[in-house]
Amino acid sequence: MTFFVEKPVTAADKTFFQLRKDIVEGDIVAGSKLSETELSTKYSVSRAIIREALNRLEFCHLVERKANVGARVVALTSEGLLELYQVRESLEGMAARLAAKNMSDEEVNDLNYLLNAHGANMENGQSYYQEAGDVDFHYRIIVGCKNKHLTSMLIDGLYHLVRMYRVQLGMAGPRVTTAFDEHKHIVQAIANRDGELAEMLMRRHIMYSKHSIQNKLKN
Amino acid sequence: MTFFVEKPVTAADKTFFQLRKDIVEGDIVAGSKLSETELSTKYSVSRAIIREALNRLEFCHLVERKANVGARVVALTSEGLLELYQVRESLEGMAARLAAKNMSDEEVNDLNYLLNAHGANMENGQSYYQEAGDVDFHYRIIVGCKNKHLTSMLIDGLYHLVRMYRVQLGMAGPRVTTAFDEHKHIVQAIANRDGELAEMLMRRHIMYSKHSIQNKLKN
DNA sequence: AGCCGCTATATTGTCGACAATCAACAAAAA
DNA sequence: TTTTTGTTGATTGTCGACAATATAGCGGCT
Repeated sequence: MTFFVEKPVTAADKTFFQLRKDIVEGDIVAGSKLSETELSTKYSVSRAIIREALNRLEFCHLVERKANVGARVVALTSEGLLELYQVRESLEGMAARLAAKNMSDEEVNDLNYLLNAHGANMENGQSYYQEAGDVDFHYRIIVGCKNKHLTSMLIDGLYHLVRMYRVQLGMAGPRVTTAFDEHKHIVQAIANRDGELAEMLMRRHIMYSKHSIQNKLKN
Repeated sequence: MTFFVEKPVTAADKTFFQLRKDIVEGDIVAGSKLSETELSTKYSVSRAIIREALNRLEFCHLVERKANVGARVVALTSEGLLELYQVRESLEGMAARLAAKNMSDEEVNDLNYLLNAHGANMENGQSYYQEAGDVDFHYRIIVGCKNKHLTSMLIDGLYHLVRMYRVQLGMAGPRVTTAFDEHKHIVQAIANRDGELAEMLMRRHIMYSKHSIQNKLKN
């Protein structure tokens, strides 16, 4: 497990990473059927490996399987997005609360440093750093919570689905400066070891971006 | 997916269910190594099926795997229990909030009826119904939230690990009457469609039982 | 014409054998 | 004695073939 950080060691790992990438980035279109034999020729591995990869992808909620029928890439719907953000709000909120309790002083300092770097980049108009910066910010807090289940669910499980929505529905958008301020307040709460506040701020932060995305979907 | 409700259709399903049962109930001791060949002879299926089952068990956090080394049943530790309940607090809290919004009036009525039945059983001194009753109570709220990710994570993922701790560390205990009152208040909040309150009460409810278990672990 | 059941085909599920990798032990050098 | 290195044995990873199952198309019946 911990698919995200560790390197692919086995062939199934590599195929899983490749497949996940291709799905998230839309190279394999959402909602399409995934034939095992087809994939095995395409990626030059045996069907057993493809099956292993499909299994893992299912637990990332990136594909759905049905016995004796096959696998499909998950469909991107507004309801699905809503449900996804509801879970994020809950889990990342708790992650922020725990991070306030469990992050080392050094980790908090690093987080502060990261935030300032983003601020400097923004003033130079390099707002395209925001996407990676946002990801990095959330990632550090998740890791900082020191809860295996939480990190596994968020990083191995939900994170890539979030990215899939972002990439394929094009959520680069504005909300850059406001999100930055929200990040700042969250870090401050964590630095003050105020878990309750950190959780509340993180939940509101995710709620806001949910609203932002929902507004875009209406267009 | 949705391992819990659907019936086992394939041989891998059956083996997975059997293995999960044997692990949760301690028939296979916690922390022990799981040899694929050994299991394949024990359960009279091919190694491929065992591997499939082990894959699923890994995503339930019931076993841990390492490439080229093998799988082990998870060890039951007090830290693990704490982390588990932290996630439960977060996810079931959100489930209660969403259930207050999304449950049908009929589902709420059923929940009320269930609760009254438990109360009647308790007055007759049949407190041993509490275990199943508690499970049932939480289960209905989880299903009532109508969020696929949430239900999948809780029911397919965490639920069985919770049960493993309960069974093997013997958490039958008291806390029956107080838990009943807490259940009552939660249902009331849901009936009033007060999601915020329902979430708060559910989180406190789970926090309390966490404390109760932690106290038992100290003895 | 519309519906039902059957066959044919393609896809998934399962298996046993082979290849790759690791852990343990033994042997040799420092 | 301690550390390092090579070998051995066992376990996991990978593969191709076979069996079981579902979908699609066709033909017959009402």
